[in-house]
Amino acid sequence: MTIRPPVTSAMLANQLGVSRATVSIVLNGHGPKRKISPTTIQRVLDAARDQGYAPNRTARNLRLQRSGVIGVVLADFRMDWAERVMRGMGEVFDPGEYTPLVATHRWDAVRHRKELMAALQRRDEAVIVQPLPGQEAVYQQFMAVGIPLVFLGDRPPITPTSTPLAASFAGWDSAAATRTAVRHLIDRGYRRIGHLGFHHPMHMTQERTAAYRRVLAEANLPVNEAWISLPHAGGAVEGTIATEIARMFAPGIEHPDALFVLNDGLALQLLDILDQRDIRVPQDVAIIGMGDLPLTGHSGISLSTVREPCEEMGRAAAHAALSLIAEPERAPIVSLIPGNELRARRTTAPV
Amino acid sequence: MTIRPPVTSAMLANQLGVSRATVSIVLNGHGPKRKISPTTIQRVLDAARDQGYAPNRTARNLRLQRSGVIGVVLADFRMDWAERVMRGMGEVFDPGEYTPLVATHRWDAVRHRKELMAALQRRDEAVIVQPLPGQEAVYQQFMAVGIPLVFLGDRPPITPTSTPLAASFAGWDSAAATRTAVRHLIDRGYRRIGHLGFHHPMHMTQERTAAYRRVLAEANLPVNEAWISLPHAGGAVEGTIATEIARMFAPGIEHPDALFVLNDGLALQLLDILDQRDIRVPQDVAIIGMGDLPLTGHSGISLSTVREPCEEMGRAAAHAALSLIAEPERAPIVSLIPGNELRARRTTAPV
DNA sequence: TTGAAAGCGCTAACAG
DNA sequence: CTGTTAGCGCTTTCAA
Repeated sequence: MTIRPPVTSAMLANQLGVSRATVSIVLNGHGPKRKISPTTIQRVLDAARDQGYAPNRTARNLRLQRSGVIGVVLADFRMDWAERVMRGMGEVFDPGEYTPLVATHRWDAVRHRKELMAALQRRDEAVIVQPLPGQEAVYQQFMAVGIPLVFLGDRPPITPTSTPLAASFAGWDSAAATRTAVRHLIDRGYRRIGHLGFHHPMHMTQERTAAYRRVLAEANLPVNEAWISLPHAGGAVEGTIATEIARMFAPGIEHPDALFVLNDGLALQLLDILDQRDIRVPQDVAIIGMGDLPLTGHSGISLSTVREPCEEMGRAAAHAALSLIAEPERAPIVSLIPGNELRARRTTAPV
Repeated sequence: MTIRPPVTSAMLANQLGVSRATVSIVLNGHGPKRKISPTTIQRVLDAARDQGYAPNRTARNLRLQRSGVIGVVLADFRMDWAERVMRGMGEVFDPGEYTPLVATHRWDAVRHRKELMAALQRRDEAVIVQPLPGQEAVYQQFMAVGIPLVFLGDRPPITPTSTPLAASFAGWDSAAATRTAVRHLIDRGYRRIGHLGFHHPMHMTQERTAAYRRVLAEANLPVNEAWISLPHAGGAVEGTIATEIARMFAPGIEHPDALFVLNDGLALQLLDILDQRDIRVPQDVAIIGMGDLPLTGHSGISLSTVREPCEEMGRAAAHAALSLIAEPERAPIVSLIPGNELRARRTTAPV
């Protein structure tokens, strides 16, 4: 199995006794337009097929000064989030001339930087990224050279000190969805509503926590700070949550009768921990998550949640990227996608 | 936000009044070796940094006649399988000079072909692919041009009619794992052991079903064909399984007291269907899956299964690709990775 | 209707 | 110690 050096268009041209230009024209389908004789066209096409000619994208891209690539840097492939988002993106990219190139940063700043730098060197024509906190410098670099950058899912917070990033965004309007979730708990008769989330300095994440507080305030329900837990992500998350739950449900103190959980992944971990401690759901505490991960609807789990419009987010991000490539002068495109489909399941059964 | 044409090494050279060669040498770290004066080196590096120079990979690859890319074509990003496999691959690729480029075929022949053709045009130096039945022609094309091809997870069946594909393989020795799973059922006291799988003409998939039959035969247990169901994948899987279950558990006939299920994904669907029909697990029928997907261990599900060594598979596939790139003349590398870690959970509690 | 030639950005051999 | 030069495979004028 020796590596056979790939056939080049020059080889085809030599064999056929035509020029490389002719071959190129024909293989790009410009034959008829450029009035190449039908016999020549046929001979070129036949030769290409017989020899298994595959055009060299690298050379082509260099010549055309375009890569035809859109970088997609996701956090990871966990919990079917990427699956759903990419299905949406695929719908937009598949028929077109741009190819998404997927990579993951795994919540690691170094990997994140590395993947974005790779996109820069590949001359990706746009980049869609699930952002990481504290990486504003890298994002600024993209802004500086004018490569369209689309934040997916979340976006860096708008702080007074930092220059706002004029980047585009495609994500779930999860503040609105939070209202749906928390109101559902209230409608079901829960009154002591706590919140489990993460300390994650990103705009949408913080919006969820803020929206939780607003809804409680509007309903004249107490916001008990002891019922709110926002541990740092990363590290031994499982252990951290267990500690927080132990604190909240310590004997002798009043514990929440419901918890609004930042996302389904966290909610699933929480359910396991509650199970271990024999805290019954929903009798002792009701749980609602966010996202509607595929398995949340499973009979053994039946987690109440609100559906995240992932496919739609993927489509929106893809469209934003294409629009910005077509019109580089455009203002950033911000798609706050609504999604309030409540999935009321067993974990929020009425008291 | 105008697209600023990226800085080239020629621009840097002009500004500094040195030649493009000097710039190239310095930026590739060959400065000291080639005895470029430290001042020149520093000036070049400073200029590159200040101007935000990012080397053009396209041009570099064209010149070096290597892409540095290994194509990875997976089926999809569902159920964390890709997450685990890619984590393993990352361990091998991250420190090296090759970059994995991930794409999905979504079990679609057209997309599958398209992604492999893209790899061919990109001049990927090796391709790792989760194979699809009936695509032998495409694989042969890779063999023909001598591009290392590594099948991941499963491999095309070795049929007498087809020329065997001399491709490499990295996958789970799931025939051995099947023994573990089925023996576990027997050990737990189950005797009427059925099997739910898929009709999927791939080698390892069929090996699992074959191993199931062998274990039963060795244990002198009956193999009741009515308890074996191998519906066609794709289409309305959920409905198909429901129908099969209705048949197996029709009143008045003897039904299996345990089911060996091809994989966890299928087993999870099955659990839902059994729940709907009020067939109790494990009292009415025990269930064991294959794979140990992350959520199978969740308290609400607690599916017995055997762990699939996905990370190890990813590592093995990556190593195979690298070895074959280094030594193209090598014989195909076949890694049948053992993995018999049983996860005995609630769905196979003793009768 | 086809061919000749230039050039995309980069690297490496060779010359000085 | 640095510069000159050729060329990777392809597309696209421009000329014939």
